[in-house]
Parts: sequence; C-alpha cells; structure tokens
Amino acid sequence: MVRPPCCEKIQVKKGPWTPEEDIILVSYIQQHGPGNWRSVPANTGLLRCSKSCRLRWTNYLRPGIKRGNFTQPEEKMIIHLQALLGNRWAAIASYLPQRTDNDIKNYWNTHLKKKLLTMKLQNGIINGDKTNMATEISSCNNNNNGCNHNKRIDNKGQWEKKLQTDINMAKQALFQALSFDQPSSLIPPDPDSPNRHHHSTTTYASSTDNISKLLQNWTSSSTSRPNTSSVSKTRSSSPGERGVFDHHSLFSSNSESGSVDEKLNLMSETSIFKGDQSKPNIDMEATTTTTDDQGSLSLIEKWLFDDQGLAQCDDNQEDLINVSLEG
DNA sequence: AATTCGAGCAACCGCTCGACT
DNA sequence: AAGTCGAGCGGTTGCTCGAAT
Repeated sequence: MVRPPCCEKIQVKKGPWTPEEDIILVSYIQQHGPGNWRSVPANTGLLRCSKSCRLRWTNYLRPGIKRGNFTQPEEKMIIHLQALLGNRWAAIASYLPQRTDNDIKNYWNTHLKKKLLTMKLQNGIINGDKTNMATEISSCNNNNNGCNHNKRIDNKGQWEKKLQTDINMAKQALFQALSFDQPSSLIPPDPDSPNRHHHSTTTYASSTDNISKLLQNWTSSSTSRPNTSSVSKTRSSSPGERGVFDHHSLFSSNSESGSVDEKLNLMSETSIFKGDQSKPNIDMEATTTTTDDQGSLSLIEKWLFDDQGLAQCDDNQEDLINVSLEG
C-alpha cells in the first residue's frame, strides 16, 4: 500500500522559510509548546506541512541551538560517536545538546569525512600502507556504518543485557562525555577548518535579529495578538501547554548585552524546552534511550574513559581516525 | 566583469517506529 | 492481530555564495 504524502494540502509552500513564517511558528509554539505538529499548519495558517514546521523548529528556531564552528572537543565527540553509533545522527546529537542532528550530519558530510579521509590517506602514505587505501576510500565513501550497524543489531540482546547492568555507569559516562565538552568555549575553532562562509554564527545571529525586529514590531504594533508577550513571560497554566519561553526578550536585546547564543543557551538551561522531545534531557536520555543507544552507552563510557588523555595527545588522533574509518 | 565551479547548508523526501484503536 | 496516524530519522537535493578562471 502506498502511503499518501504527508502534505495533502494542494498549495503547500516549499523552500526557505521567511522571517514572517518563523514568527508565526515561534509565536504558535510559544503558546502551545512544541509537538502536535499536525495541527500547527492548520492552526497557524502556515502553508507548510507539519514536517516542515517541526524541522524548522528543531533545526533552527528552537532555543539552545549553538551554531557556528564546531570546537575540537565537539569534533572528537562526533568522530567517536559516529564510529560507535554509525550515522545515527539523532543519537549523536543527543550527546551534543546544543547541536542539531542536521547540523552534525552536515558537518560530518562536509568536513569530518573529508578530514578523516585526508588524514587517513596521509597515514597510509606515511606507513606505506597503500594497498588498503583503495578499499578504505571506498568504505569511507560508502555508508561506513554498515558493519557496525549489523553488528549492533546482531548483538542487540547483549547490548540490552549490558545496559541493564550498567545503567549507572552509563549515566556516569554521559556525565563524563558532557564534561568532555565543557571547555569547548576555551578552545579556538580549528584554523584549518574551511568554514568558508564564516556565517554560521553571524548569519544565524542576523537572522534571529531580523526575527527579533519583526517580533518587536509585531508584538508592539499588534495588541490584538492576545497574550503573546504576557504568555511568553509567564508559566503555562493550561494543561495543554507544555510551557513557554520568553522568545521576545530573548531575541530583542542581543546587540550589546550578550550574544543570541548566550541567551539561547541560558534559555535552554532554564526553559521548559529542556524537556523538548527532540532534545531530551541527558539524564533522561540515559534512562530512556532506545535499546541500541543504551547498548552503546557502555562502549561510549569505556571509550570516553579511555579518552581522558586522548584529547591532549596527537598520536592518539590516529587511533581516532582508524576507528572512524574502519567499519 | 562575467562565468564556472565547488563547498556548505537548509530543507525535502521517503521510510521506520511507536502509540493508539 | 491488524490497520492507521503522527512523529522522528537519515539520505539526498537544490539553492546560495565565495573562489577561481
């Protein structure tokens, strides 16, 4: 049976979102909380499908998203996790709460894959290990998680058992993993990293700034929009609302007293969106992930424990590369 | 100055999963 | 148990923009 497309609306809009659409979406989520995406287009009048709304929110509008250059710890974390979990970007993203799965996926595809391949090639040349290079390249170009994935499935029972006995250790591992990311702000972005546009942060900031301006105009000029500002500053009292956040104040004063990112991060720490389905609380994650994720925790734990000295040691970077490209 | 090329990213598409009836 | 529906995920596409020619 062929499933009908999710968007049966005849005139569903596609392509980039406009600031106006963003405002409408943000405003709606302010009042109703994320979720129930099916009802979003219907209730907001947006000519977008529910998927598109959800994607826009989770990848772009959701507070707490960190954009811009990936730090070295983040990079290593991604490489580790990719080697462990394969291309399960959502699972990987759950360990990097400020990054979206889409961002990580893009970063992997555009930067890390290439970087790892280059380094691996260099290693191959240095080691005279040219015979395996072709297969390594092809395995890298192919979906390199195939073996891992199958293995994962085969060992699912083991994973589950292990997790059940190791849940506390897994939590600890997650804590470690997050601690691993703590000093990220102190570590400058990789100067070799292309980041050609240099716009990830700035573009987003300017984009949100635009939204901010629009929101300002919109909220100040439109008193007919009930509760937008007041709702945004008060805790939800209606049972249907998961909560609200002060998006207006969040975006409206980013010029002098702090970056949007800082504010977003602050919001992410304090807001109800901590419980957003798309970005589960890490502690919750440790106890509620799927069995596959759970199974990976012990390994991650081990790996991260092993990794204590790895971050400082260039030699170990080779191991990292090898692990990432094997598989 | 105009054109081509390639990198990066936002968004779409199709599939799977889980909840519900 | 089977079917339906909504949500989420991963792969892929296509647009934008800077670099190279």
